[in-house]
Amino acid sequence: MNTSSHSFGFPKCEHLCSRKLIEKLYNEGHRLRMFPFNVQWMIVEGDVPCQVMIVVPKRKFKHAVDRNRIRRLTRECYRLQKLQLIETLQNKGLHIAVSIVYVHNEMTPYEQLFVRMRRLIDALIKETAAL
RNA sequence: AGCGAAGGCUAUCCUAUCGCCCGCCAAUACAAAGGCGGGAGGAAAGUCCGGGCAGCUCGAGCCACCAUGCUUCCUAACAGGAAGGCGGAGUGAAGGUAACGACACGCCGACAGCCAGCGCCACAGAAAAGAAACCGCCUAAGGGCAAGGGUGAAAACGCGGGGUAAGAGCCCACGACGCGACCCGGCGACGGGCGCGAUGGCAAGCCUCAUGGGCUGAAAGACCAUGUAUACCGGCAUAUAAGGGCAGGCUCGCCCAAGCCGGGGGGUAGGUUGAUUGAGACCGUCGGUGACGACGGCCCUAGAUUGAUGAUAGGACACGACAGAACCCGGCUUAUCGGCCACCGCUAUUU
RNA sequence: GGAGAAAUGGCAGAGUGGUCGAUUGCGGCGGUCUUGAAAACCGUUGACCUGCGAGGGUCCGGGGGUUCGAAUCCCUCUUUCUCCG
Repeated sequence: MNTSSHSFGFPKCEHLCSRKLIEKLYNEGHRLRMFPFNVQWMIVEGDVPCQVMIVVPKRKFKHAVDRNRIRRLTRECYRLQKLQLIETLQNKGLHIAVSIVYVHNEMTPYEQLFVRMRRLIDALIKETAAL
């Protein structure tokens, strides 16, 4: 599967969908805190360099509209900045699964979220490189 | 035009780039890339009602439990809607010195039954419901009375007259209330008479009456593939009457065992289906006071499954509210920046 | 997506039509005891609005209704919590 031909896309295969994997991720994955996100990640077998899921808890945001908004913004930030992470992983031949949980109590504007996502991805690259 | 009262429709738009889900086309071993088309709401919400659909082996009767509650109609059904009745407050208003007010208009109402039974009615008050008697009134002194007083949310129907020792629906007229195998109008609620009765309130107290209702809930259920317990199925055998099961109980009715033989595939994880064509939308004609119905034409309008509508840049103006489908419909309720349309009442101006 | 429960002074928690703005415990404040403190014992203590004060008014999550009268009964909304893979 060649993802470099559409580097800014975010197709289905890059979503983290397997229930089994998600449960395993929360039991065994590494934790990384980078406000306003909490991240769980682990190395897995697979074809795709990086499978991601984005979570906004119902407890923090009552309305489905708000949850959708945050999820979409977060996904957009990830989609536009993921390239470096994927290249690093491909060079090392690693495959990882990641869950990004939005833990802040308030909405974050897009520009700020974009910068935070930049930092998060840098941190992820650093952590995976350490292995 | 303003104010007031109520109802219906609508829910920012355009361009470019990046990106998501579905369908079709073409292509291919498969996938990806490519082209074209489609992609949230009036409330998608709350889950407050009613259905469809599915499972519980299937069903009947009685009881229990739950719900509804003026009438008729609409509807698949409803606690929804329409029309009507009755009641309420309001506006206008002939008339009237005024109080008031025939009549008209729209608005609001959980609006069956305390003449089936039981229960409750604090404090105050003599007394709070088969009447009794504190002050009081009358008396032939045994007793009789409930008009007047004050209390209270409420005091045994109101008011006037007769009547009496004093009084009282005790009697009478008018009126309020209740009842009716009665008469007239209406399908009916009810209205108008006639006759009879003798009365507090509360059923969002228990309850009575009438009507309806099994329970569970798409996390229901069906199928495929991988391949081990033993579910399940069929046949034979045992047993024939106890026991167990069948949707809260009972009765009826129905079903059932351990053994042998054969078939068969559970859990777990994954996929497909259920799943979007439907009590469907729009247009027209006809029927109906209306909700709505009938007929004809025409259209296909989200379908995800860790869960698709977003981001950036620029522009327009009325500067954009509440808010996001998850099996599907019909309602109700709640949230909502605005815009448009029709209707009623009053006030003022112009023609 | 579905099912259920609860909301009462600062906290916990009774009260299920009437003398209830509300019992009790914890807490707070004051006192006794002590060199001082703790414990114990005694007393006191809801919030908001208004008033110089005495006092008055409102409040049992919000709103509406039934009733003479509602924390309690009914409807509706809000919030919180629990359960079902």
